[in-house]
Amino acid sequence: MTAYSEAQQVGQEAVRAAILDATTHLLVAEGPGALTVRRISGAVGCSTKVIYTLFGAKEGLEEALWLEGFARFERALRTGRTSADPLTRLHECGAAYRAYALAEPEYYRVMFQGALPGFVPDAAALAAGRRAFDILYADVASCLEAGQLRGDAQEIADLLWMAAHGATSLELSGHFGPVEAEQRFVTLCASVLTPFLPGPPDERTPS
Amino acid sequence: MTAYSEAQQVGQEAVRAAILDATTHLLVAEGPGALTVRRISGAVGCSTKVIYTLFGAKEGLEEALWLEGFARFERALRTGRTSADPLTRLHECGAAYRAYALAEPEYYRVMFQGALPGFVPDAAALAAGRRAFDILYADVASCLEAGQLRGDAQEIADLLWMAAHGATSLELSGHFGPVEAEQRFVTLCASVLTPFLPGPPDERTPS
DNA sequence: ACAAAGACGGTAACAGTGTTACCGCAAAGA
DNA sequence: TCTTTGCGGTAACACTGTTACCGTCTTTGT
Repeated sequence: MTAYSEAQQVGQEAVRAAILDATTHLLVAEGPGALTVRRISGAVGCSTKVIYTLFGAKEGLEEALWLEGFARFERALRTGRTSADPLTRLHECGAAYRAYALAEPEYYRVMFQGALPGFVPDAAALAAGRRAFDILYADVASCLEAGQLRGDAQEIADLLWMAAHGATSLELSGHFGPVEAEQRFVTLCASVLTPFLPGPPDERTPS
Repeated sequence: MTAYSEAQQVGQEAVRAAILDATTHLLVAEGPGALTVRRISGAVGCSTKVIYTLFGAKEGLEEALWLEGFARFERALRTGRTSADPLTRLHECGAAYRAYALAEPEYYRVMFQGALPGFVPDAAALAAGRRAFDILYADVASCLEAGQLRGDAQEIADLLWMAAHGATSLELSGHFGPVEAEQRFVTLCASVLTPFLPGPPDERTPS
């Protein structure tokens, strides 16, 4: 590995990042329809060939964009929770979920609504994406340890994800206005958690 | 209106139906990516021009397909509920929702996940589509009248839709296996309804 | 009854898409 | 120094949605 070759390699990684950045700008500015190889290569100032040497094909670029979305999503989730109390932390996590979807709706559509036509993530990408939900799972587990919830952490996390995704997805599709959507969102998340709250109510054992 | 012109008109409607049928077959057999004007016109045996005279443009055909999906969805919902008891009827409605999505996943993606690239339903189409949820709303209203639920019918129906869509959408995206998904689905729907059940529990007033 | 007019449909073209064969060129190895 | 290797730009391929052109057919005006 000569000095030149590794310099070239970091150069390639810089170009890769620039392409991903240009793709992001195009995505949020004009939507997935603007993501053509020619427009992206034009925006970054290179030929179309570069995209194929760096990403293999458009699908490779789409996968990179997909993973980039999950990275942003994970950052948003992680920084969106500030409280020390596990249960409020979990609620903050839900709020951060919706907040991210509203902040970067195009990315949300890419990740969860198949906005990139023809792109289906392979098993590895799917697993990498789902890793963002480790945060949610950990927050649920914290509530269980603290005794603020009772039940199976995986089940609770799954149900919260389903609820949050359903509410958010329909809101992004234009079926609900902002205030209505937010109210429904918190109601839904609360309803999901209620059966798992400990306390006086008779011993319901969900699932 | 001469005899010929109306004969021609019914003929055009027949061709329109044939095109929609061929489009449906292509959709369920090969997915939205196979829906090209040339393939559709080839499958029905006419020129591409016919599609443009009958549907205006590809968007018109996509809108027709979108509405066709909602018509099928509405039929599935209507025939999926058989019980006379309002609450079990409502649960059957939820089960029919998921059953339809699993039976015709491509249509579900077209309707709720924007599987047709670039197609966004206009206000009229959106309203026509949402009309399928009148069934859900009516079932909720029946439960309210029968005293089996308490609350706002619109809110309850919205929450059920969000929950069902979230669970179904993630299942179709491959994030959950069949048995897991079904169990989560019924748990989620039950959780949504629990706060609105009447009875001894202290007067929680959701929302 | 016969010509003028209008509508439908097939052919072939246009611009735009993802992708790649070809070629030039710069660097690495012998 | 000469060969080889690999990257990148150009131009082409097959495909997409869409439409101008033209022939054919029915309706209409006189």
